[in-house]
Amino acid sequence: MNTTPKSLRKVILSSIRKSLLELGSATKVELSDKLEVSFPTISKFLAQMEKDGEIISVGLDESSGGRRAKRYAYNPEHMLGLAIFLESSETNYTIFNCVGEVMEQGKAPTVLIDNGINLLTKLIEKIITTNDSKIRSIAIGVPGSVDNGRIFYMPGYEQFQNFDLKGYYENYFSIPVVVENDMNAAVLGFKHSKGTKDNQSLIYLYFGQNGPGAGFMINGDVVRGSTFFAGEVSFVPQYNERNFGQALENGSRLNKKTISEDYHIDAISRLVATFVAIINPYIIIFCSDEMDKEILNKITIGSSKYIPSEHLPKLTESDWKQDYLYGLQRLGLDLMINE
Amino acid sequence: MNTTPKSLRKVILSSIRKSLLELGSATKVELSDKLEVSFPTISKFLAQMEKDGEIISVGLDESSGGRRAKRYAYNPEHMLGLAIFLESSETNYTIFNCVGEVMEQGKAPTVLIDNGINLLTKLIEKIITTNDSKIRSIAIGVPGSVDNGRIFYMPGYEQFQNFDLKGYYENYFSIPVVVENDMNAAVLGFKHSKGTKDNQSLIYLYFGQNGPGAGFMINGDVVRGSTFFAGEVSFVPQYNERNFGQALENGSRLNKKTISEDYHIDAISRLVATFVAIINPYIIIFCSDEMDKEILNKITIGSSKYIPSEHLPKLTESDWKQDYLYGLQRLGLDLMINE
DNA sequence: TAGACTTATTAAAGTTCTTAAATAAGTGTC
DNA sequence: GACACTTATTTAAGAACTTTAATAAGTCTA
Repeated sequence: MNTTPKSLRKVILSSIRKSLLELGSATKVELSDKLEVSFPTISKFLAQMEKDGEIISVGLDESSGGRRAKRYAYNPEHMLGLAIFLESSETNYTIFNCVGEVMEQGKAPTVLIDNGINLLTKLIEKIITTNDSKIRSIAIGVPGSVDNGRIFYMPGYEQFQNFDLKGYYENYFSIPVVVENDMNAAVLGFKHSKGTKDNQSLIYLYFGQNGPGAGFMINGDVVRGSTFFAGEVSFVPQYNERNFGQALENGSRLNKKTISEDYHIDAISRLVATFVAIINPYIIIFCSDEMDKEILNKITIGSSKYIPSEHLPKLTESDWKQDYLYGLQRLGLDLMINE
Repeated sequence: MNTTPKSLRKVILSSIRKSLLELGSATKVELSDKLEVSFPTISKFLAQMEKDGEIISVGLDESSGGRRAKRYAYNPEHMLGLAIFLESSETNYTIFNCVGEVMEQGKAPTVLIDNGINLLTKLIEKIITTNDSKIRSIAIGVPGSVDNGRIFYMPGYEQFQNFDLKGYYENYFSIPVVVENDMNAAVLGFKHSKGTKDNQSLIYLYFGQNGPGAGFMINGDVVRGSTFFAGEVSFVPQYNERNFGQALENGSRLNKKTISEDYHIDAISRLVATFVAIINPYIIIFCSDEMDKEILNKITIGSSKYIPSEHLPKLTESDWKQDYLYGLQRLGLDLMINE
């Protein structure tokens, strides 16, 4: 039960914003057709938005045989978003506008320490005031499990355990806040930046210093799991005596750029095959600093020993940090659009 | 973009039907509060529905201090649904009403043969005419992959390959039709009959004569896979030299009720562990004719060798045919409610 | 360059929902 | 059993969107 008549105004406003940002610019007729909202209504909304400075007129279209239509575009500077990701070594943040352009980028000492929340609060406060309070959303990425803005489980940082970061900051700053796990943000970011279609399933796979993990997006939704354990792929049994995590290590600790041995390839190929037999995803993404084209090829060959190759997903590599950041921006953008 | 102002009437009507069926009965105030639609509007809709015979008044509530409220209930006989499932040995069908009561049950020879579609058409025609044309939805279950009503892949029955069953019958009978894969229908049926919460992930696992398979429901959606290969779990690599399908067979063909050997248990436990490490589902359902309590216990113990037991899902058994049928009814019901 | 033709925008009238006020139908008390 | 008090329902007025008609602003052609 999501649609109530009362929320119509909001729905229309959101969808106008969304379309305008998606299309870059649009005429009233285009919006009316696309959104299935009558011309006069679109006209009324756009008039108000132009008055508020939220959209700007960008001239007239070429005539298609009759009167030329006015074209409108979103004013990207009208609202800004703040994306922060917390890591054990440092805290990164960016300020971005509605079209995804990064306006400002910065670093700060890590806040994943005792009393770190106050540090984080101070940081955000400073950022907001130095930006004329134009910040209209905050997206925070954390290396842990998140349930609706509450940090559920963040191994190593028990002081954040069970803390409702979203609720705390929404109350404190009166700005919409979203908190998301790093992998989930990355998978979301990849989906949007690479123009994957809705409802296609994605898997983001990393090996990492602290063991492997994966983020899933199935039918367009992030998969968290009933106990927030989804993606802990090191536990997947793969050989008579070894699971995926153990197979990767195989005695020696895995360093960066050392996915090269055949037993690594086979373990990963088996995991890929497992993903296909269960989820049959459209694409699997590896972190580009852990992967190269050649190994990707070997994995493709290796996987097809286990499953019919016509069902193999695309295998690709991508810049994890960038996807992560973009995912956070995306989440913040959604908040702004629906505000 | 799903909510258009034009569709308001439909949305309200659907949600009234849904609430009335869910609650059993309701007063106007209750509906107005629940649906966040104003009292006069609810009143107007109910008046029309009562006039149409779609709902009936079931008396007055006890007074809570003031005027007594009229209570309304859905007239279950107002619309009937037809659920058919096609199997290689026979064709089963049931006619059910809006509260899920089965009005009629029947069998017919299989239609999974050459020219079977005409047979099926005749069968449906006969059922519809002997029911005063009160049938308002048709749900068809098939043992194959389905994409939006089109049969995509049904091994062994190539004459149905790539046939748009939904489109064909919607055009022919002018009644909404839904076509769904057997596993997916079963998982849906289980979800609703057992009152699982929305957004909890479910896995239905069977071993079958033709090899094992699974149906997934993640975040409330059925998972089909990008090449409709999702659920083909026999391909999951599990041991140095064997995948799940091979491990189950282990030389001899698996008969019914013979999941008893330790190597069966271990293979299934590994598969369960794999599910947990990837999807972390809320529950895994086995077919009751292939499973019993004792084996279930053994699997629980076996799985916890591979993953922390606090993340183990509920393991349960259920009557597959019944869930399948109920899932089809559910799909048909949804069509009727939204019609 | 006037008139025929297109297309965009505005204005007016019609629907449908909401809110607020009025009425109906009860319960309970002195 | 009249009066105060509750709660359900109906009625009337107001708001927001849609449809249709009218007008404005172009293009194109003879």
